[in-house]
Amino acid sequence: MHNQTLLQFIKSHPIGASLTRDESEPYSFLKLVAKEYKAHSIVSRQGEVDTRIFIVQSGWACLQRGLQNGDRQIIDTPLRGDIIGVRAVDGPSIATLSAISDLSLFEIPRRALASATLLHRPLGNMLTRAIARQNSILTEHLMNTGRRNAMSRTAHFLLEMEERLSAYGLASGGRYECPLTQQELADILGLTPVHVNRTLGELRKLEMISFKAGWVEVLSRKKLVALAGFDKEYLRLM
Amino acid sequence: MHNQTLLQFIKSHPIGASLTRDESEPYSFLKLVAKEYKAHSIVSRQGEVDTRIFIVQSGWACLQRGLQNGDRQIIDTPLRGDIIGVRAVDGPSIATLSAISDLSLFEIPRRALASATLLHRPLGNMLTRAIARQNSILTEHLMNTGRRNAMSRTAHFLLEMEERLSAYGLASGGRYECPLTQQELADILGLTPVHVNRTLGELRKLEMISFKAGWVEVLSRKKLVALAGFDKEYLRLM
DNA sequence: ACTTTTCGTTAACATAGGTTAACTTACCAA
DNA sequence: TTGGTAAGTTAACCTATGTTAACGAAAAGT
Repeated sequence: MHNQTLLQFIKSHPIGASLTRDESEPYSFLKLVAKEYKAHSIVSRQGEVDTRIFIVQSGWACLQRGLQNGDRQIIDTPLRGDIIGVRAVDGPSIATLSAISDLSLFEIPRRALASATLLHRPLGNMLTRAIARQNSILTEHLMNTGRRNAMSRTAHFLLEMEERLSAYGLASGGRYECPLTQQELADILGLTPVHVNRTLGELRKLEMISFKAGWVEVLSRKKLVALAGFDKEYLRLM
Repeated sequence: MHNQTLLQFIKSHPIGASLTRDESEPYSFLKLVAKEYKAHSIVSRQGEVDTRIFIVQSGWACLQRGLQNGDRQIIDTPLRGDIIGVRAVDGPSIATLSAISDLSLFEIPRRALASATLLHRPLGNMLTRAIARQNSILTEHLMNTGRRNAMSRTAHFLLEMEERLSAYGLASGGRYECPLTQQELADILGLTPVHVNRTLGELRKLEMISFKAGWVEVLSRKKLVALAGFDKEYLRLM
C-alpha cells in the first residue's frame, strides 16, 4: 500500500470514486507517492510559508495553533483521506502540522492542484467537497468548545473519530486505535489533561466508552449518542 | 446601491477585483439583484434542505446552530462580502441563517455557481479564496472558545469585527456600528449574557474598548491587541 | 402616550473545570 | 535488565464563569 500513487488512492476515496476515467492521467502530481513522517515529527510550522497541500494516506496528523502564552489548541486531527492546508492565500501558515502517529502524506504543490482543478471537473469537485466537509467538522468542533460540557464534549469527539475512521474501515464493532495522549485530547477539547482524565474515568464508570492503552471502545452507543447529542449528518461525504 | 447587480458587487469586492473582463457576462445569475430581509427574520433553517449560496451585500447576518438542550452557538456573523452556505453536499443544512440587522443578500443556486466556477477561472478562484478565508475565521473562533478567557476572547472578537468591516470602509477611527445584543455576543463567545456584561464593563473600565448603544469604539488599540493576542494575518484577503 | 417586551446591569451565590502536586504505571533507550 | 522520561491517576484546593433573580432603561407595538 505504501507505494500506491495519489491517483490510485483517490480512486479508492469515498468522495473521489468518480475519478476513474483516464482523463485524470495528465497531471503529473497524480503519480506522486506518499511521503513518510515519523510519529511526533513536524511537517509544517505555523508562521512559515508553505505552499503544499497534503492528503493523508495513513496515520493520525495534528493541526494545531499556538497562542502567545504557550497554550495551544488542536484544530483537527486529520485522518486517512482528509485534505489539509487549503489556504489559497500566499502567506505564513496559520497552524502547525505534525504527526501524532507515524504518518504518510501525499504532498501537492498548491499551484499545480489549483490549475488542475480548473481544468478537471471531478477533481475540482472533490476538492470543494473536501473543504466543505472540513468546514462542517470545524463547526462541530466549535459547538463542542463553545456550548457542550466536558462530558458530552469528550463523548462527541470520540464518536466523531469513530465515524470518520469507519469510512475507511479503520473502526469496527465500536473499537478503534487512537494514539492520542490525554494532553493532546485536552488541547483538542479545550480542557486540561487532569480534567480529561476525570471525564474519561467518569465515562468509563457509566459504561459508555473506554479509552485505554491506545484503544477506544464504545460500550453503549445509545447512552453515548444521547449524552453527546451526536448526529453524524455533518460528516456525510456525498 | 440596492439595485446593484451581483456582477457589479463582485467587481467591487476586494477578492473579486480581477473579475472585470466581460467573459464574466454569460452567467445569468450575475445579473441578480440582492434580496432584502428584515432584521430578525430567518433566511434558512437548520435541518431543512436549501440549495442556495448567499453573498452578503449589506447588514449583519447570523449563522447559528442549535443544540438539543436549547443552547445555541453562533458560528459566524457574516458581513458585507462574505459568502455563506457552501456545503457542497445535498442534505439538510447544518445551521440556521438569519438576519441580525436589516440584511440584503445575493442568492445563487448552488448548481449554477458550481458549474460556472468550473468554466470561469477568476470566479472559481474567488470562491475558493472565500471558503478558505471562512475557514481561517472559524479556526480563530475555535481558538477563542477553546483557549482564551472571557476578556481576551471578547477583545479578540471585537477586533476581528473591526478588521472585517474596515475592508469595506464600514469602520473608521476604531469606531463601528454593531447591532449585536449581549445575548448574541454570548452565543458567539460561548459565554453567558451576564458574564459578557461583566466583561464588557471591565474592558470599558480598563479603557480598552467600549460598546454602548449599538456602537463599538476602540479606546486603546495597543492594550487591546496585547490582551487579545490579535494578529490580523488570518483575515488577509489576497 | 402608554404599555409591553426586550435589553442591560448588578449582586449573591453555586459549580464546573483549573491548578498543583504527589504517586503510579507504561514506555523507551542504552 | 534497568534507569529515565513521559503518560495516566488521584486528591485537595482554587477561581473563572454560570445561575438566579431583581430592577431600571431602552425599544417596540398599539
